Amino acid sequence: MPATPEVPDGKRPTLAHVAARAGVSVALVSIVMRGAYGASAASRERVLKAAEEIGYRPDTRARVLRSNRSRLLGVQFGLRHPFHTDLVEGIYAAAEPAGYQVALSAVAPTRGERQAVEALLADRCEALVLLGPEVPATRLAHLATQVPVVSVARRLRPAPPAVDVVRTADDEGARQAVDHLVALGHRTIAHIDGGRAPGAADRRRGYRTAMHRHGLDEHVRVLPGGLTEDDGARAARTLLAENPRPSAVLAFNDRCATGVLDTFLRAGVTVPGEISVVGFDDTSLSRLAHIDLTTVAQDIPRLAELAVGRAIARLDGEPVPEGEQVVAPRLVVRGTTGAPGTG
Amino acid sequence: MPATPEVPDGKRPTLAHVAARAGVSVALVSIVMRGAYGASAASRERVLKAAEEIGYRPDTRARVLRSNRSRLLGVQFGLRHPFHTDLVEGIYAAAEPAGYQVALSAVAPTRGERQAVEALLADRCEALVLLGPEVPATRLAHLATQVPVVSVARRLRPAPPAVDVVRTADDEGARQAVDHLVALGHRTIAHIDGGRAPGAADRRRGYRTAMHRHGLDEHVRVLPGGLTEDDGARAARTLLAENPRPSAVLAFNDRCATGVLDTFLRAGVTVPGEISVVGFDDTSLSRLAHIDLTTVAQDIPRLAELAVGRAIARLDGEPVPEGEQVVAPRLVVRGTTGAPGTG
DNA sequence: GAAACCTGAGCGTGATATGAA
DNA sequence: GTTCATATCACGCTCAGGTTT
Repeated sequence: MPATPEVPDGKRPTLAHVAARAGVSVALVSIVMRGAYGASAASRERVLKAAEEIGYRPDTRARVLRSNRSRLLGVQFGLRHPFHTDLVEGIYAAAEPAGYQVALSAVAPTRGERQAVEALLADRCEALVLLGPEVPATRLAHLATQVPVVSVARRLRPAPPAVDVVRTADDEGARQAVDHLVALGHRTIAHIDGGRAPGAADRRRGYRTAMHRHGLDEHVRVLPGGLTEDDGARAARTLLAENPRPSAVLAFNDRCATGVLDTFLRAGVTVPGEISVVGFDDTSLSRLAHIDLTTVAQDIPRLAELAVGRAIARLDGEPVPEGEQVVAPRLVVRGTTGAPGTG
Repeated sequence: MPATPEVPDGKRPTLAHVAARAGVSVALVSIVMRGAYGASAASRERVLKAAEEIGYRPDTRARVLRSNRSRLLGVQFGLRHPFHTDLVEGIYAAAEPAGYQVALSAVAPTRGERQAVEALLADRCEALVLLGPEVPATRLAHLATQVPVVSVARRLRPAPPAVDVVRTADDEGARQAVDHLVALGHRTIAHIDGGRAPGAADRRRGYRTAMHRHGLDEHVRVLPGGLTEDDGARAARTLLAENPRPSAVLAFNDRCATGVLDTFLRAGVTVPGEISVVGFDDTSLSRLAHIDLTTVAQDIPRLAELAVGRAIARLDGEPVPEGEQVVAPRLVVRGTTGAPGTG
């Protein structure tokens, strides 16, 4: 029965346990664990060894309680949206090297945006990064009185003064898609829209403007859509029943476009032979070889980087330029677009 | 200049602020906030009003630090796997009513399983629920010495004593799929497998066994696959080049099956006319109207419920039966299977 | 004696002030 | 003076125990 101080049964090892084992003070262990200045190489080594042996792990919660900073970024996202999950990957990549932790809070059927955000705030997140939030702008403004808030991919007009917005130039993206299709020779280009989803209004407007600039006002056609595959499939069925059909379709996003594609293929309509399809987002979905979707790429890593950067700048009290940060989209031509009538 | 105690500039309101404002002690505010016994209706109301006015929000981290329980369940999942994200939804649904919070930690390109788990432990999670973990079993066993660990959808043989396993009877699922196809009249049934992915070995075995029982040993055909759409597409291209082709394919999972489907459709091969396709998981993907995939359903809500229940039982010190918890799969017949040779 | 309220200690850290080589 | 180590308090909260009606 050695007198070595042991960690009681099922409890978590603490600084005190490490200190007892290494025969030093708690404060010194704290210094070593933080990698702070003020410990000799010898005791540093001894402390680290003791910590290793008993499986010590710093308690972030106690840490946060003590220091005023939590260095925690709260991220709200939708589990079912590839665009969101791709963004989350980018946020991890941007935040962790900058010394910030990421707290994830998902929006799910049993869990609304309100609940998701409450959980993040209760967790002491220093800033909120909200992916495509759909709550009213006033709610965002209210949140922003408590903590820096970054809205990603959701434009706010008028923008509440304290809410940062990072988004893609959705109208410009729609324009690029239309330009591409027109250059291929298309004239009857339909748009399956996103209804009230974030970004939908701008994409609709960009589509209309571009069609107008090409003198194609009479061919403007906006079908009600949405952000899921089913929404795209529904709109595609509407188009299938028509004669003549438009020769090209711009879908609200990649999921929607996937639904369109699949419905066409199933009906024996060749893509891009009989009809061209363009998506939006360039999520991992569209990059898959077998989908090979021409799409308007949002620069997801860049959006994530800007969102994280903005949040951190606010926290560091750096002067932050007013206004939104708008990222340019870029058309990625893949296999679902081609000249019309080659089917 | 009223003497009402205010919250200093940008700081977060605490119990003390609420107490000062309501003119009561901190402890009483704590009682009210927890809804505990020991406060009159009158002061309860007064305290809640004060809290509301200054926007007080309990600090879970401080709360956790004080009470020994964190009531936090740590969940590791893959952002890109619909099966995982569906499970996460189920975990939220099971955990929150039971009074547990969920901490999410994603596996991403920049963030391995090790890192994901470290973050959860540092956050004082009381138990770990790992979705399809791919780390060595010894690592899981080691983790289980520190905290209850539940492995979902990953079988461990031999199971480390302290690791709970919740999984679907994968072999049985594969059997159901084969039985279904044989009943439809198929004999040449190929399996695109999942390589070393969790569950893959059992599905492979179930497929082989079922084929054998139907006297179809000579038609056993296992193609190397994987868990992504691209893996499925690759295997499908192999099949396309063959003559004759198998009349049915059992894919490792829904993502893989989607890749198979798409490749066939693109090549003008009708499903289920010329070839039938069966998936595995029954994620939201397969339920989409335009995919309409016949698949082996894993009972995702049930898996989530069992995983959460097992973790909580361990935490509450309830006696936990030894061994894995195996959930029965259920074949869901949709539109991608039919009698052979009707194309 | 119960109901309502308060005091005080402590959870595991980090930071400051202070002391010893 | 410099380097290393320690004692002590505070963070926001919960809880056991004490005091008052």
